[in-house]
Amino acid sequence: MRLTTKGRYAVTAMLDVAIHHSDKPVRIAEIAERQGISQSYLEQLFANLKKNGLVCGRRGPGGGYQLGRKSKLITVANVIDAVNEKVDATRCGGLKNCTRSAPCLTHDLWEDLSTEIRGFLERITLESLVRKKTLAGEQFIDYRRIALQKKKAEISSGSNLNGN
Amino acid sequence: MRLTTKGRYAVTAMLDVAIHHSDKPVRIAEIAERQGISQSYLEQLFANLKKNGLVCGRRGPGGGYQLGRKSKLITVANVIDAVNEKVDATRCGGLKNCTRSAPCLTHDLWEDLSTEIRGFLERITLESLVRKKTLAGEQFIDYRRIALQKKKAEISSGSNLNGN
DNA sequence: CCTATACCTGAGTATTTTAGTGTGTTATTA
DNA sequence: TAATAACACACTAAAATACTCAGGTATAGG
Repeated sequence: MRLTTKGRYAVTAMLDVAIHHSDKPVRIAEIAERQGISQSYLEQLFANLKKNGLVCGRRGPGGGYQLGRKSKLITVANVIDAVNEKVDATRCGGLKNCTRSAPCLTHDLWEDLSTEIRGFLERITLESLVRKKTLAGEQFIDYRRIALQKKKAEISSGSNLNGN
Repeated sequence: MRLTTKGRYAVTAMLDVAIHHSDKPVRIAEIAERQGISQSYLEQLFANLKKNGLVCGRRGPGGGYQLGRKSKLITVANVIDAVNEKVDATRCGGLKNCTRSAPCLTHDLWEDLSTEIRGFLERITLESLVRKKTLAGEQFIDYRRIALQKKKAEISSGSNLNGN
């Protein structure tokens, strides 16, 4: 799970589509102008987003992009994964470097942390982000409370990872 | 807040120092061997970590690095910031690109998300990560539960765990 | 049917970041 | 004083980022 400017571009673009949803699809040219991102670069990003089913494109005049599914079902993690694609993450595929004295203790720690971060970003949906702002009155609506409620349910079962 | 392999190296190295804490400082050569990272590269990372007061170095034989303050007071966000240093984050410093039609709505959304992620990583300390593993019996001790407990207090909605 | 539209594809490129090597210098301890 | 290990700086290869350019393809409207 990498969190770079590339991912930010993708999330920003997806938010733009989510916000300007109507009967008409959103054109890439619009997004490029509104967000100040190169059009061709956006096209590359959307190619990956489409490959992952996060958007669907409609060609020809009046065409553009629409969300591939409900914004409620699109997480920030989904978007970031779509544009980063293929992060082998571990560097040691279970066997390599980890033959040293301590059998990769800190590596496991990082893995756990990484899992936490991922889980966090999986709980944040486009919908929750958009809703937070469009209901301008309350400043923090918010999805943390919602995530917490969900967590409460999960926790009894005890989320854990395997050891190694 | 970028989350790259560089940050992972830094966190990994800091964890290594935190784990192998004793009267003697931890040598960079040790860390390099245990974690399979280039020694000179680690030296560069530690230069930044030191600049931010996260570690302090001791020269000469028997020297090495120690944590600059208690592991309880060192967050993952601290470490990542130290090695990434100077991420202007916004790209538009409040004035630039954002002169377009919508005054940077999605930008604000990303900012909020970014703040959330940062807050999340600020709640995870080296101590919590190390404790989780050294108490090897229970597999997930864990800081999520602790964070949740804290959250519950904030929200002031007492309820308890339910099955899943 | 034609044409403008807007998605789609792929190749190429400049800049930045990552990850590392290499050569020293300085402080400290034994 | 000699070994040690931090510290400092210059340099490099490879990768990722952030584009540009040059086309191709499906589609709606005239």
